Amino acid sequence: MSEAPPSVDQMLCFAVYAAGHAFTRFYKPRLDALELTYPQYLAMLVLWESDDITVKALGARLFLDSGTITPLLKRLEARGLVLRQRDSVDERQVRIRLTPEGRAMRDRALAIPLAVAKGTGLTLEGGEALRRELLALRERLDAALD
Amino acid sequence: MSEAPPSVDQMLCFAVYAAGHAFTRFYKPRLDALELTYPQYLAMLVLWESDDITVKALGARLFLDSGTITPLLKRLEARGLVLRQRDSVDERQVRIRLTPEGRAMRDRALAIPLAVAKGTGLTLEGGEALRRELLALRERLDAALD
DNA sequence: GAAATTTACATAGCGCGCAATTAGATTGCG
DNA sequence: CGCAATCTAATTGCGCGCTATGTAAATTTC
Repeated sequence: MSEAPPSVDQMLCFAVYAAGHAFTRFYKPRLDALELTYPQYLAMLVLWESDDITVKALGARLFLDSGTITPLLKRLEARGLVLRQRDSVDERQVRIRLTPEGRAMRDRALAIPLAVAKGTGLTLEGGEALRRELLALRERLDAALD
Repeated sequence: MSEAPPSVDQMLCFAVYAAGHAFTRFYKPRLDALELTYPQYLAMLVLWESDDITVKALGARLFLDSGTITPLLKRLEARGLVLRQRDSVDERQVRIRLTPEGRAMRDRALAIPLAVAKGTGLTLEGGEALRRELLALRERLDAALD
């Protein structure tokens, strides 16, 4: 008779995993109005804050690599929301810039965070405390990678 | 001049999203030894706890639907870890049962949670508190789904 | 007890997310 | 200068995760 593994319900990693999916599901109807997926929305948020950045910088911000971001950006480009252009100084880099349409979407996206805040049922302080704990957790996990 | 959207770094949903990926990355080298992906590992955890359950019940446990789970279980079956068999009483249902190989993997998987607990750098109580907050958050998000 | 509805699972298509590989540009060093 | 080492992005392949659709079996309705 050996020790039993924990139940998934008792595991922190599963709570994070399931909460992440719940967030994506919750955002979906709101993002459908903008015809954006959740990862695309995150990329747009970064661009609204820091326009004209490289693929590398965007990936660092979202903790994603080019294998994930390049096709995502190509879809945003096909939608006419961003431009992808080689940097003329350093041709290895590709710079991402918002089109006027991409910039214009910012205002329509403003209502989303408010709706989401309601859905979480958290106070500002409660949400902030939870966010900070998750940030610290992510940093420790990344630091402990082998 | 209009209001600005929040930075991704300030958003709770992004903290959950990024922590989820960090967990997956952290698990990967440990799970490589078992040749399991992270979602496959979660499914095996449920089966080690509740063998001989339906696809529906497994999906409810992991908050995933048949479109996600069916191919995952087919891969586990191809690996010889589980059997998929129609229920003879209610032929709509497919019951999932561990093979001896699937059961035997349980002992090898026991070391993983311990390594992960170290990686999080959290105390038992701290991790438990965070898990509970995320559980409550997921429930509120699901409940607020339109 | 036949028709309508519901339930459980399978399938197909799309978009991530990651690892591994490739291609091209830049840097570094003799 | 020349050539290797390094860096950056793109590409490819696989496994989720979801939506929509299909199919067959069970249940409900009348």
